[in-house]
Amino acid sequence: MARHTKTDILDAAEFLFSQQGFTQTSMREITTKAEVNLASVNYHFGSKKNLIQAVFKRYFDHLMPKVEQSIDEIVLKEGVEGIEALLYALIPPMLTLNTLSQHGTATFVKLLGRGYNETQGHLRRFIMNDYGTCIRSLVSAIRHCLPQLPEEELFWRMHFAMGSFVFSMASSQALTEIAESDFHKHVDIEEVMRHLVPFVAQGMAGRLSQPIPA
Amino acid sequence: MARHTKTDILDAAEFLFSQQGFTQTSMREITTKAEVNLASVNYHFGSKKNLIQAVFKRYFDHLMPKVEQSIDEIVLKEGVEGIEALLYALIPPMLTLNTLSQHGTATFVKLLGRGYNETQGHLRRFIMNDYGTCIRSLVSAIRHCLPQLPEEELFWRMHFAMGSFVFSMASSQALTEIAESDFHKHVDIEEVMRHLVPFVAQGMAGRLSQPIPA
DNA sequence: GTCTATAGATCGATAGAC
DNA sequence: GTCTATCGATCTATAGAC
Repeated sequence: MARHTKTDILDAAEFLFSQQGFTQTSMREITTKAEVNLASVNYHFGSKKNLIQAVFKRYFDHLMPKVEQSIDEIVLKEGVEGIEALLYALIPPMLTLNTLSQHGTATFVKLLGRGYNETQGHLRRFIMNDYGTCIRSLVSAIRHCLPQLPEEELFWRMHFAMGSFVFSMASSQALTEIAESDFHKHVDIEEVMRHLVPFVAQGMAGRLSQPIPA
Repeated sequence: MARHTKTDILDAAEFLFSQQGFTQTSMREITTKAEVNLASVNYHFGSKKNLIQAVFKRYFDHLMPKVEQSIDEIVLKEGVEGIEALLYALIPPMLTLNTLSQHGTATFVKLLGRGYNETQGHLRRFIMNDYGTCIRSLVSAIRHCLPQLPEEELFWRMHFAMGSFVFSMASSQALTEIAESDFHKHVDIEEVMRHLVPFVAQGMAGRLSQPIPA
């Protein structure tokens, strides 16, 4: 049954990739977990590289329209509150990724972090080529909230924000384990995002950097 | 000449590891770049895993005492300004890593990002085991600046801050290239850190997260 | 300490039968 | 579309001569 084989491979691959990284996950490991034959990966996807792209594509194709819709619907306000509201509006689209897999949202963010580190800029180009419209909508929405922020500062702060997110997810297994044992409560991806939003909003809307003090 | 061989291997390894990651860098690549024999890595370091540790150790052994000294010397103040001053005080220690290699500071931060992603928690344990005292000093300094911040919130925000830093460096090649072509000015690691400090300080000192708005 | 040569394992990819 | 069998490349690590 080809239909199941293909998605079974995708499911197994995204899990293993998010846990171990792309290089450290072999085709044999993927096909064993998916309970399909080794050769079927190359039959359905052509190569390991194409499989990695297909894993990302499944998530982005689901996520990006919903992000675009959320940006269109929100009433943008200036300042920290505006940024914070915008970021909060991105949480529901992110959470719909949980319909793709059991922990789809967390898996996706981990994959993002892996991708930025391991694919040598391929991921960045892939995103900008195939989903550039949505990214640009998001950037201009942020710019609308922070009209006084110089373009260069906006550039850096967006990447700092991105880093906060993907890093905390990439090491989220360890982090949530520590958090749960230290604070004795369950931690899920939605809670991480709620912690993250005020941090990022304050950071992005903060006053400009001063010359370094002596 | 064993002395040169060993450091030549470390120099070549740290560069290639920071650029490509650990898994994607082979011993052959390292020994070729270092212009030493393939077998010399195992003679001097025992294994690839030990080589990776040795690369990190050289940086941490240099950095940690200077960080500890900076924390001891600074007069801690409460609030955003206190956090910002503390973070600025960490920049000079970080910049002394440039004496270890040509772009030592940037290399180190990239290695950190790689390590957190690729070593499956080994790096975290290595840091806490060998340099736990310094890390705990830093944490309590931050806590002193933000006494009103709940322990759990502090936990999350420190990891968000860490993520901003290592992520922006991990993709720093691409970022600085974009930044230089878009803003027509040279970008160095010190400038990235100066952009980062206000972002992180504001994010860490910001007010607590509110229940998600409807 | 440095070298050559190679063991031993694992990888991605594919040919070809069914 | 699925399977077995295998190729050819690559890797880390090591044995042993010098």
